[in-house]
Amino acid sequence: MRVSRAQADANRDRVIDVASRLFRKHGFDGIGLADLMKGAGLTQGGFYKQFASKEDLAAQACARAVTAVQERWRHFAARDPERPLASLVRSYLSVGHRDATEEGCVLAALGADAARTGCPVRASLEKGVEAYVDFLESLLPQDGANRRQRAMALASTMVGAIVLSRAVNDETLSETILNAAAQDILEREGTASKS
Amino acid sequence: MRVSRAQADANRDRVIDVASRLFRKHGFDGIGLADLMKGAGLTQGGFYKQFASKEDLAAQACARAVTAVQERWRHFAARDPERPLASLVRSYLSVGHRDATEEGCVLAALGADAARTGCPVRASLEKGVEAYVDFLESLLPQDGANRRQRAMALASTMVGAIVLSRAVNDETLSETILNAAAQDILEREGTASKS
DNA sequence: TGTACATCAGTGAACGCGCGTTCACTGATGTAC
DNA sequence: TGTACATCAGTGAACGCGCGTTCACTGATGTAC
Repeated sequence: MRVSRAQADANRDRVIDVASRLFRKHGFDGIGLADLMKGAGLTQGGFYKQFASKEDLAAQACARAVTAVQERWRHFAARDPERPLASLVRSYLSVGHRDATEEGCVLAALGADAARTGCPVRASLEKGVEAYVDFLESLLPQDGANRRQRAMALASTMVGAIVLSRAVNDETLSETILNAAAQDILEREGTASKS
Repeated sequence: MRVSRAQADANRDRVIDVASRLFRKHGFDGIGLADLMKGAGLTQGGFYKQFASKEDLAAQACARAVTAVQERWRHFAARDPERPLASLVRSYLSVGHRDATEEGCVLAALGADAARTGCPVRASLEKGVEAYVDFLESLLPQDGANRRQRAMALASTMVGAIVLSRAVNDETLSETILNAAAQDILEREGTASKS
């Protein structure tokens, strides 16, 4: 049962979307092709008509997650146009983001996994790192030559805080980590508000 | 062929050591019981005489990695007794540590994996987070009530920088991230040296 | 201390299962005339 | 525009493989007398 070219493209697109969410949730090794295809309403057999391998899908899913997450950052930052960095930091370092691995930052969810995977996956995440650092840099007050250095440190802090907050059982500790990182950033950038 | 109680304990210990290294290198799902046991010079069949399940071993391996890595921090910090924090930061955020996932920080290597695993694993890592934050706090100059907040932000930055540096292909970018995080920390703590 | 026996750490093979991948087949789509 | 046929996205079943786990067996160790 052949399907129209447009339909096939749409199906492929849906598989990538589903994969970008399920890989973030379960890790590359934590979800199988059968479930990924089923999540897109298809059967396992057609997979290799659209992708060269599971790793090929992983790389495309990461690229997709990067662009999807970029929109999210802009949305986070746009909530408070007066202080976009503070807005982004508070949204990123929130319990909501911590618990929404599926739609959340792909660097925090799959960064460690990517270290153990092939080059194409890392190439996708590399673009994500650059995009995230670029975006953070654009939100930083123009106060010196080392804005980019500061943006990279900021990205590290935010990704690390989410990773740590997800790695512990204690809810209080988890939230303390998120708040500590957020306060530390905001106090330093001079945009902190009492909370 | 029964083995002496001391020998059995030593064997169990060796399995945990091997697992703490191989889990960090390959992730929980990336290495099987057969290889873990083989790495300790044993066969797969005896596994369940010593451990309740693979996850049980994972939790014990994480706990082991935490204590092993603690010693490493102290060693890093002790390299320059005058400025232990600077010493730790430079060693932690080094290419050597980035490339030695097997013996490196378990939080950076398995933090994201732990989010997808059972409670016992996270309980082990939780102790690691607390120990790391405690240690960082003890190295911070006594300059305020929010030393712990600062220590948590520091831990986040360091873990995040290692995760990001491992997630990209570009060697220059990878080192730039590590150096940016290190410089950012050291400049702020007022212990930076020209490099 | 020496002997008889129960214990149990470790072996090696097997279990069922789900994995990534392959393949013969289907039938609507796209193409050539 | 209408017809005939080649294409190929998707199906469903199968492939070999390695996984976590189980088990009958072994034989040196530990224990009881």
